[in-house]
Amino acid sequence: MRLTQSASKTLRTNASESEIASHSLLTRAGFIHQLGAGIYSYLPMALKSLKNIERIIRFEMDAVGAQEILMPHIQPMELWDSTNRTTAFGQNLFTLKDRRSRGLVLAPTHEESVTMIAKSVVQSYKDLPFTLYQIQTKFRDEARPRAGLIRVREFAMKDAYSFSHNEESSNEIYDRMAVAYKNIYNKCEVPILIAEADSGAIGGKDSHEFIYPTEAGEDTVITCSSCSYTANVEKATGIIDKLDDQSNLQIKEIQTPNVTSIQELCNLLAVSPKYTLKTICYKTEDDFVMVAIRGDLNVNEIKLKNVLNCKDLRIATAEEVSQKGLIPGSMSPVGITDISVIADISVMTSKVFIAGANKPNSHFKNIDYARDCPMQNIKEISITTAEHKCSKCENKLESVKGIEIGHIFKLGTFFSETLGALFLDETGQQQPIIMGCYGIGIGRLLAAIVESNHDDRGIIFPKSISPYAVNLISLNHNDDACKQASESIYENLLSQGIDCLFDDRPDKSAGVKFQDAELLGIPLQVIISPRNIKTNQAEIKIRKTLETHMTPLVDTVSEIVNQIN
RNA sequence: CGGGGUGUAGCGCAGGGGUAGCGCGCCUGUUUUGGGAACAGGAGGUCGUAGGUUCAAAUCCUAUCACCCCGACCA
Repeated sequence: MRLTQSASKTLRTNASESEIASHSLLTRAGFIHQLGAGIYSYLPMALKSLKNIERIIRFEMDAVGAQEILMPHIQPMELWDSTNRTTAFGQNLFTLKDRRSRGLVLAPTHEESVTMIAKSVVQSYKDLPFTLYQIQTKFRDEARPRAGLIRVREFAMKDAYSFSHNEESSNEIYDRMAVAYKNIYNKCEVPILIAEADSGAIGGKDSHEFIYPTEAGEDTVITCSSCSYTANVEKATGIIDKLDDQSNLQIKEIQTPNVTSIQELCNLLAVSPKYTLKTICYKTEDDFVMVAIRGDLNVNEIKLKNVLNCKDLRIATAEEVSQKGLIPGSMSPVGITDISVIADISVMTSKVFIAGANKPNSHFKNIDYARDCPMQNIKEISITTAEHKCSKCENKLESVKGIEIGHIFKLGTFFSETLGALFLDETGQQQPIIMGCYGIGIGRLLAAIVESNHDDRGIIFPKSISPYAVNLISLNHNDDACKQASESIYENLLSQGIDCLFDDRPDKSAGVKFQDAELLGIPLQVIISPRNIKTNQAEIKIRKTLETHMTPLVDTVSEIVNQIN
């Protein structure tokens, strides 16, 4: 492609709206164009890179025996009602109506439609297993799109779905997919953490997220400094050390006027929050629960939801708390017998906690949870932090931020049961198909690639992703010799089947051309200049290292061909 | 949905009741040509939108829309 014929244009300055590297570089380099919040056009360069990503993904999917299909964007709302996911997705679901007022959904994902395919194709265990995948646009009306391609409302995703007749088969496919995913990220030169993830409301057992670690990320991962344990903070577990003072002291009531928070309590008594118990009340769809946790920790509501096995969970209002005869600000499980109480394991780390006395303006000292609290329902429900230690090897945990660029999931039989995708097993029994699903956000992956492969001059594309194999630069296209030599190399490269971006702009100075080439990040540059023409030489530059070397003009094409292959 | 911010030329920004500005980019010409060239000339705007106040509104008031950031949310 000649730059003189290209629609691409680079920007000299950052767009004011870009906060993270991938957003500003992709914008400046002319890869993407924003139409609305979380809605982007992919310009020619971006599309070429995206196609490269897709090529890598298709290769790995095909290698594990998955077959490509394509399912519709637009789907009947009835289908989504039947799995109750109209409600589950809530406002994130884009909906529309057809001319007869029938409800339609812009699909945010494709479990329902792919299950309907399986239903129509599978009768017997002999028809299983198989895996289908597609690369298709998804629509999600995100509450807050952000950070360029990181969180958008319309995005391409590779989603694969496996169908098995037993657990072994399902697990085997899951493991093979995990390997395929690792291969994909390796080829894209994006480092990843593989984190255990919460399986969420829709059944299923194992789930793993592929997280690209970066400060710009919106997910938090807890990872062990010494063993391989890595998990999303939503799911991560940890153990917590006992505090030093384990003496057995008598309960004492102390006056704490106007104290209603842990912070105020600690200020008044000059103690660390570690030595306090925090008590929070929650409402579920049909229950009222008191939750106790050490004052320096916070409740992980996902863990709590799993423990309570409930759908809705929210913090109770002060009014609801008072109705139960409790005093907001001075609550504790001490002496409570008529309300469900769940405590985090951290309440066992001391025997001298300070906790609410269930009376206004007063607290207890020296609370030993095991001794003083009648309801001994103790679970691990805190948000795991770097304060915790690894539950596997007891070493230090670290907290890392990152972007989720892939997610694999053992779905189980929720969709097959709900939609009636059944088969007859070896004994003639009807069984629901066991499903798995496996997703990668394509645009988000491109953003992650740029995040992990750039310097202050611009993008540094991995060979496998670069929109072009080589960037040929005619430093002065008004110089006849330079023009002639570069044109001849360009034609030559094309005839060798090499995809080349040719900076043949006659009106740009050398500096502009160098800067643009570095911004675009094509891994290999060939620079033809009047200066080097005199000695019949071309210059080859590696974008990543900015190293250059000379090569005779006549050998340039063959050297490029060598370097690329 | 709560909090904060921004809308003025393609991009980045200034201006703050009385002729619409700057830098970069863009067009023409001349000179230049290895790290974002110089000179000369030029094009480009209903100041987000709608109402209102005023002799006069980009500027003041009201409403509204859009976008960005933080949070909430996010199988």
